[in-house]
Amino acid sequence: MEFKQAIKQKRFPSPQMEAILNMVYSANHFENIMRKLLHEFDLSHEQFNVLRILRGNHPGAYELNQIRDRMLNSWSNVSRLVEKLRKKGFVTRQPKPENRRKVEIKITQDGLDFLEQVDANLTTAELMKQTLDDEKAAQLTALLDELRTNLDNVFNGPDNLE
Amino acid sequence: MEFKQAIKQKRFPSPQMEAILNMVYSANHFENIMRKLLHEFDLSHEQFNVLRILRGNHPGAYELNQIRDRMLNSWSNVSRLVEKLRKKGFVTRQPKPENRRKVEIKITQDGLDFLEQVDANLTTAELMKQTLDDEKAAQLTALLDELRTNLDNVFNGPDNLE
DNA sequence: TTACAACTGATGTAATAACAACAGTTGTTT
DNA sequence: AAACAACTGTTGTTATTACATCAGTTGTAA
Repeated sequence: MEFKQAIKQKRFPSPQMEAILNMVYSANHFENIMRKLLHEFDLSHEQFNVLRILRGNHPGAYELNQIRDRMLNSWSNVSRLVEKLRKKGFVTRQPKPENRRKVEIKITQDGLDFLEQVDANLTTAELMKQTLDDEKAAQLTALLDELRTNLDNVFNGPDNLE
Repeated sequence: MEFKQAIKQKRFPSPQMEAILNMVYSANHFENIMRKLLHEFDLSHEQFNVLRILRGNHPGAYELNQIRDRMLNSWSNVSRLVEKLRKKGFVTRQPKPENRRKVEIKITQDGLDFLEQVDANLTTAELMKQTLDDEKAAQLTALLDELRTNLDNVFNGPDNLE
């Protein structure tokens, strides 16, 4: 369904506003789908994401900060999020001797097995490929990158890289 | 900054996955900007959104369900969200005599004045126009609509209109 | 060495969200 | 009319989030 119809609006102040609100709506839409799929595994979207981040670096470790940099959202609670994964046995936390401020986080074998099981059941990767053809997916990525860059320029000033 | 660089990934399983994760990331990015801007007005992103929805129908009213249909997210708590706006004096709630299940929500003059003040201070509408040219914004909208439709087809089946 | 700022992560808190269950009302079917 | 399902909104509960602050560690510079 068209975005306009989905939220029952006839027109928007500008095509830019429509695109941005559509983006927020669509992202929420996707997260809702994922939440339902992950529900049976007792995983939140972000927990799932963090596990994949750690798997991407396996058998290496990441510090909390490095995880935060790679997350899509919810940076504010990485500590507690990782702690939940640790309680489930999916990650380990080990203070680094050479810098006692830092903590090394690694995914465990249980975590890897669990992720594999989730992947096998969800088959999201294959399904996602059916959502857009490669060219359109690349277009979408490029448009989002441009949008985000310009948002930052407009709202934070071009020099603000936060 | 490119999405890849932003979350420090070299590659993704597919361009589709990259586009979708980029969408989630970008939507969160935008919401974080809005949250900061709205902070001084003690408004959440969704409260702001609901006020605009109601203004769009002023001087008419909406029932709770109608507001929910038009929201971008957080449908689960419309009752309490509207109650917060009522406590601030920005909306009124009136049970409908002809159907006592329903409640009419209207934006008040205070709500209108407040919204106007917020708009004047944020000037988001003008700034947003600088984020993409019209053609690209329309492209983005079309791609998101296609993505969302196909997501639904793939994950819920084509007949599921939820 | 001694300050002191910056870094890294943890924690307290208040607000918000998701989810499920509930109560009352209405419409429909027999 | 009576039974019952569907609708509409509310509320309870738990989990999660945002925000601010804190404690400990490290790096740096006087």
